[in-house]
Amino acid sequence: MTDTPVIRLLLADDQALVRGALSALLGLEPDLEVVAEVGSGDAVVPAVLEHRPDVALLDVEMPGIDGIAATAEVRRAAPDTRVLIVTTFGRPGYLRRALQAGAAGFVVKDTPAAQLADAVRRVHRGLRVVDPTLAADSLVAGESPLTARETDVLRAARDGSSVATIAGRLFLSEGTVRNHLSSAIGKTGATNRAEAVLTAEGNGWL
Amino acid sequence: MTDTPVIRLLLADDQALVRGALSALLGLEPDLEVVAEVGSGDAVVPAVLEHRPDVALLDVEMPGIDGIAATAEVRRAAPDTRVLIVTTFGRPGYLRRALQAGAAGFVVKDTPAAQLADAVRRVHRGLRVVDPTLAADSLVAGESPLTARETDVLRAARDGSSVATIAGRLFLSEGTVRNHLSSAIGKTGATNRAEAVLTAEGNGWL
DNA sequence: ACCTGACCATGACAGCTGTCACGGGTCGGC
DNA sequence: GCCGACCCGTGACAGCTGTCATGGTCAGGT
Repeated sequence: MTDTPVIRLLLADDQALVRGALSALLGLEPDLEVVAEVGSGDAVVPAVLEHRPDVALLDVEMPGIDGIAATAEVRRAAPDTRVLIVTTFGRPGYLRRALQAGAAGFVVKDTPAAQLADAVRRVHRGLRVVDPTLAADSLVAGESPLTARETDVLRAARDGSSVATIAGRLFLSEGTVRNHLSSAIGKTGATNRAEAVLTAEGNGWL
Repeated sequence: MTDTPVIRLLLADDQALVRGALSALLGLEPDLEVVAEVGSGDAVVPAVLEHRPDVALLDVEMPGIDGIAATAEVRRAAPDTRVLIVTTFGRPGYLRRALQAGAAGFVVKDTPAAQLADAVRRVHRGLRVVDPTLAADSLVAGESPLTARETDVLRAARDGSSVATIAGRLFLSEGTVRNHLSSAIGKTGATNRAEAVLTAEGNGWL
């Protein structure tokens, strides 16, 4: 640990405008330097290996692999790089899964802009940064009660497909699909397939 | 044209981080100056009246009134202020409705960051700025084929409510709701209520 | 006056959906 | 080994959904 005063950053966000804007915002801080920007989850690990940033700021929703899977890969490929998730949706399941994947921090995009640089510095110092209200939500919402198969079926039902279509896509019997759906509906407290999809999505279970 | 060299801007976006980041990005340009930032649609017009910006950058999705309705109000309250829509979702219906409401430009958030300042300058000079690929989509998608009532019913069906619930909420008979839904399903080319909701939302018809 | 289109409603009907009961299979833990 | 949790399947059934036919009102255009 010598006196390297500059924290090197990587930005990953699919919206180029937001990416550039965040870069401009963080570039105003004298102790921060953006060394790489990528627009997809697949490009995160190669960029990390090439530029060796101190902190990687990842969005969750991205083309390719999502930010949570990218977090796990970054942890494995470059353990010295700390990951800070910066996302639009403060879904409880996202926070939980991100932390389990090894993220050091989790910030929602409607936090004040001045706070972001501070979050980056805390993460770099080895501290955890978590939105407090979101952490509470995460506790009450808990882990996903859905089994792997129920998640698959519910995910396939997101686009409004019929039972027959889902069954064909997942190579299952229609009755099985109906059973999984029924179980998922019960577990989510919904009365409906569409409702179940919405609450599961809202909790970050899909 | 050697008049006022500085273009005064207003930023409206519900995500504070994005707002601040855009402010930082645009603040780097010597001929641009952000004079106001707001986080809700309701706050747009008062801020415009107070600060009299040359260009207002509005997001579509915001708490309070949305960016399109805000556009119309800005045009009415301060005709000298030009409006540039900056949004996440490039939905064809958004573009059409924004232009009809009097917006001078429409930019999607995954355009390159360097292009935004240019778009602001073009809008300020009185030019129209529209994403070309989006404009093509807007032409093929066309205006919403849904009647007012069909839109109401479909909007009430977004959260997965049953026919009975929708009927109660809209003070209609269940049969009427089913008819409107059926008509909307036919017009959207869907086979399903959920599918109809998705395609209608994707086209910006809700 | 006529027609068109949007709106509301009723009733009927096939088909899809959600639920339940039941059976069989695998796998890991006690 | 037994048990539980998960997975897959079948069959049956009530209830909801989507469609259609029919009929009425009302505004706008010809």
